[in-house]
Amino acid sequence: MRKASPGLSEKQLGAYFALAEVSSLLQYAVAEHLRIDGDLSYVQFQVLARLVDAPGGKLRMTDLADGVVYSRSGLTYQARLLDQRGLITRSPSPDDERSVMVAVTDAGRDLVAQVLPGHVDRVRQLLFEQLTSDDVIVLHKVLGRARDHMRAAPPRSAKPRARRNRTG
Amino acid sequence: MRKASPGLSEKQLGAYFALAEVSSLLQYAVAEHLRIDGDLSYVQFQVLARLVDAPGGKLRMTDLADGVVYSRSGLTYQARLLDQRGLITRSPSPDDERSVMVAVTDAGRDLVAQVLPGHVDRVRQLLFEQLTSDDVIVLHKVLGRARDHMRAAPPRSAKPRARRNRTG
DNA sequence: TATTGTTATACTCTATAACTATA
DNA sequence: TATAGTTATAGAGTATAACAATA
Repeated sequence: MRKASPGLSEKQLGAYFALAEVSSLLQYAVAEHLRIDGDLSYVQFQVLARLVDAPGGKLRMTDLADGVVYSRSGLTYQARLLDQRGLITRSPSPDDERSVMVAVTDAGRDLVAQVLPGHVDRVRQLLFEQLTSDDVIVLHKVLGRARDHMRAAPPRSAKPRARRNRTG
Repeated sequence: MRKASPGLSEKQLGAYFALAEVSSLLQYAVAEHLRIDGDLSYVQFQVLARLVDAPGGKLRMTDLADGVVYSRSGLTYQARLLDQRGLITRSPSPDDERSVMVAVTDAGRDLVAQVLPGHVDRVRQLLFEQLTSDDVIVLHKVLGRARDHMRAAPPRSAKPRARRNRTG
């Protein structure tokens, strides 16, 4: 592992491991806070956050599934939980009657607003506290580029149906 | 979310979201490969990788739990699975008879060696393919600093017992 | 008393397949 | 036929609490 691998340089391996560990620690800390402070799982928070961010506070189920969870049924499960708590509503799309539009409710927005400061606080303490603003800019630039690249390739909610050749 | 938050700047939020999405996409892709190629979950691979990396190929259960999983019982569960497949062994520590030393077997090393090239390949394709070597160096430096900071704080396997003041 | 690890148990989450309905 | 979503179901994983054993 630590020795020079055939595919990745020492530097690359180090960067990869650092990324993996940082995101793991960060996600764990943040998830703990969300649970305590808002009784939300990380996935549920992501769903709400995406909706708050979306124009009109609305998104189709499939778009949500692509962004957050990796199966339609998984999102249906989470959406039911959020629906039962009154944090979102689900209604048939006027454009396409097959689609379901998910919308944040006021209660959902309130909960996000309630949870966000503490969330942001943890992130700042853990990740940004001793990063310079140059670090942040570079991080944003480099990871943003990686994200765009990675977004381009993968299907996801489509995969269970489109059944592509499995490598193994 | 996208508006200026009280705690994080626009740049910081962007960096945070990019980090979250990159690591999520990366982990998903890598986990899929590990499952197909070696019938290993991501956690199981991490356990094996840490052992391969450790001096003598051995670590205590608690040290493994701190590094990988977040509860002792969770690690016991994973360790049993790996043990049953002959990838690790568990034996009482000679130093402290309460402790259990976990050691990779040859089969475990072989499996890591078998899986690693494809793993590394995916990481390179998804993450490094269009990053410059300067990007990688900066990423390593910045994330490494963040990791060291985050490592300093958290308990984890200790938490369930040492029961510290909960923030919420 | 504190620490290490296991076990029993309950719960959350995710994915697969089968199904309905619309395009 | 293809797409959108739900449901039933089964499996993996995790955490909590209670436990035994050692320091």
